[in-house]
Amino acid sequence: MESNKRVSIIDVAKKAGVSIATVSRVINQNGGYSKETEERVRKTIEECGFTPNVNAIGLRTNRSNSIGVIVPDITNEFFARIIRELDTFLLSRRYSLLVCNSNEDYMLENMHIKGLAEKHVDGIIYISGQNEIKEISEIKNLPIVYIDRAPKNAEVLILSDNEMGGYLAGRELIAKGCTKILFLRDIRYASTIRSRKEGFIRALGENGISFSEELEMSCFPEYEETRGVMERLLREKGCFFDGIFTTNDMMALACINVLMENRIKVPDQVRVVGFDNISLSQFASPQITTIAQDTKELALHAGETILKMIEGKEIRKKKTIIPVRLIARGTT
Amino acid sequence: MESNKRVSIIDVAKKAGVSIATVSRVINQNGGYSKETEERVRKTIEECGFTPNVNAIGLRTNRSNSIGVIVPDITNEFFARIIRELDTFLLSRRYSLLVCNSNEDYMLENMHIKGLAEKHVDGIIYISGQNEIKEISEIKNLPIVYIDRAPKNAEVLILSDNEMGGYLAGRELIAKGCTKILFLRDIRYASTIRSRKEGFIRALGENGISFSEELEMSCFPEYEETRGVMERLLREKGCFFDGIFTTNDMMALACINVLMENRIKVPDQVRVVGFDNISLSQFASPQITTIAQDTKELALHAGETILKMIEGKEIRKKKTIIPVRLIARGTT
DNA sequence: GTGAAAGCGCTAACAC
DNA sequence: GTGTTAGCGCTTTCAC
Repeated sequence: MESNKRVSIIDVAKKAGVSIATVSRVINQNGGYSKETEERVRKTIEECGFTPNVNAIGLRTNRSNSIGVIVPDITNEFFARIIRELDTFLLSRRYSLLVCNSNEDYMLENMHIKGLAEKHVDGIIYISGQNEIKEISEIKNLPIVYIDRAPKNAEVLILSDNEMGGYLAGRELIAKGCTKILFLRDIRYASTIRSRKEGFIRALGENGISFSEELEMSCFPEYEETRGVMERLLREKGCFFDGIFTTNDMMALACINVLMENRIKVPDQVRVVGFDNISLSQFASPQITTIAQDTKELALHAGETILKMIEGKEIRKKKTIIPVRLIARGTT
Repeated sequence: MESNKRVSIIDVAKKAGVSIATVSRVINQNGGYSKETEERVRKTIEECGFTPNVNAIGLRTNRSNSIGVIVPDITNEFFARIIRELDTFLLSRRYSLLVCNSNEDYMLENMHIKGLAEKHVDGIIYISGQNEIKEISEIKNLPIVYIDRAPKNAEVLILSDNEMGGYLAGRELIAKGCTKILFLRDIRYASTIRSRKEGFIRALGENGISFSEELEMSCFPEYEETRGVMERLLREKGCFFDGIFTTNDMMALACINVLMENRIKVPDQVRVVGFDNISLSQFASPQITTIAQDTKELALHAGETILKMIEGKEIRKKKTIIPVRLIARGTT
């Protein structure tokens, strides 16, 4: 309220009649001061409205109390949810989030990484979604936690139980009477997608249903692309299946829309299960049965892990698997 | 690659055989050096992989080269898109984005604001979405740009041309033959919503159609809530209208789904226009006609404006209106 | 239990 | 056109 200059630790020290060292000790709770001194200093800090200058702290300690998070597309609800959870968790631990949207663009990503290095972030959370992700050599000894995908030599990885997701999807479809189930997957065929397929086939096997090549289709996992694939399939082969398991909800929605436009009833004639439980799956009509990834748990684990790494603690689990669950709705 | 210590400006100076001042001059392009010196210094910087320490710069210049952005819910695609644009724009200007998700929670928001102040952000972009937003007194002389909503005494505000949006929606519906158009609005009735209504009524007026009380409905602008309102309306009054203008796309989708479940054809019997052009509106079947807010332009203006304010330039326009446009699709 | 002082990496004023 | 140096606000070692 006084001048336009920030109040510094020196002002506090003067006003409290102690040295700046003592003020610093109190702030950092490093001990080595009397109860009375502490109280006086705290009161003064309060009165002055003192807030420490993070640049000075960062310069001195080489830490910034901020964490960079790299994400391919913040506009994708799945990623946005993770960021939201990270944000509130890290706020509670007095860290800030530097959000970097890579747009799946190599150049942008490099610039962001450089920016994060310059900003002296204490760690990086790397939410990939990409199939192949590159080694980050620009950043030397920085702790990095990967979510969902990771390069070969990654230290720490957190991901959903994709195998179980595939299994639950398969089991749900079978339980509802499906016997010829289409598996429509992301054409990029990342390890996460392979796991989903494995789980799916496990469910089939348990029920004596065999899986054949002609039941597997792939495409770029967007709405229009998926529509194209489904339309062609229906045109060329007709509706020879009674169930579909897609590797995301957008693909499921595209299938459902194409089916309905062709007067094929969902779920009466064909049942559909998606993946991710994005909000869209509730707003479709009928609502889409899907496998929910636990974004909150994913984010919390990532946050806790990166903080541990920053504090120099050893991480026991290199790879953490977060459970998924089936959300049965109108399409099965 | 050498030791684990960061290379500083001193290392560069030594290696290039100049003083640190000269290195600093080259980095900041402040002039006062020869072509040859510049070249030598640049080469050395490159070789060492030197990146300036932003904490030191911040401490010295009292700037952090980072901007805080407060957003009610990053999970909302409209906000996410703005953040994405801001992110790439600011990256190009060597600024980072500190993203704060307020979750529409007063406590969280306060903590975030305190955090931003401590982090010494150079400015704040405040994307509200809220009806009433509070004065930010915690932050003294910090430049703030508001998007969409702002408190009374706000300096700078950027928002969409909501009046035109309402007008375009009304005109589209009328052009397609509608004469009894329902106006279904967000119950919070913010100024942005009022503008949309004004534009809508202007379109009606131009075509000699009068607007009556019974054609205006309101509800909390979410999917389930809107469904409830539509279901009740249909049950109690039947389908007495031939068009609907909703103040967002989610509400439009809810209406369309309820109508179709009641065997009312869209767009044959009832035409619908939404607002925002979220991606969902393309994935619905039929695709939803809507008013697109130009998130890119919104973000760019906000970014440019905040940078100008940070540089101390005078802002001529206190309030910038960004054009909207009609996207005609399957529901009209 | 407390204080003095060095120094983190940089910018900018000043000197030449 | 270039170098020297003070000092930004803080932590931390070393005295006492």
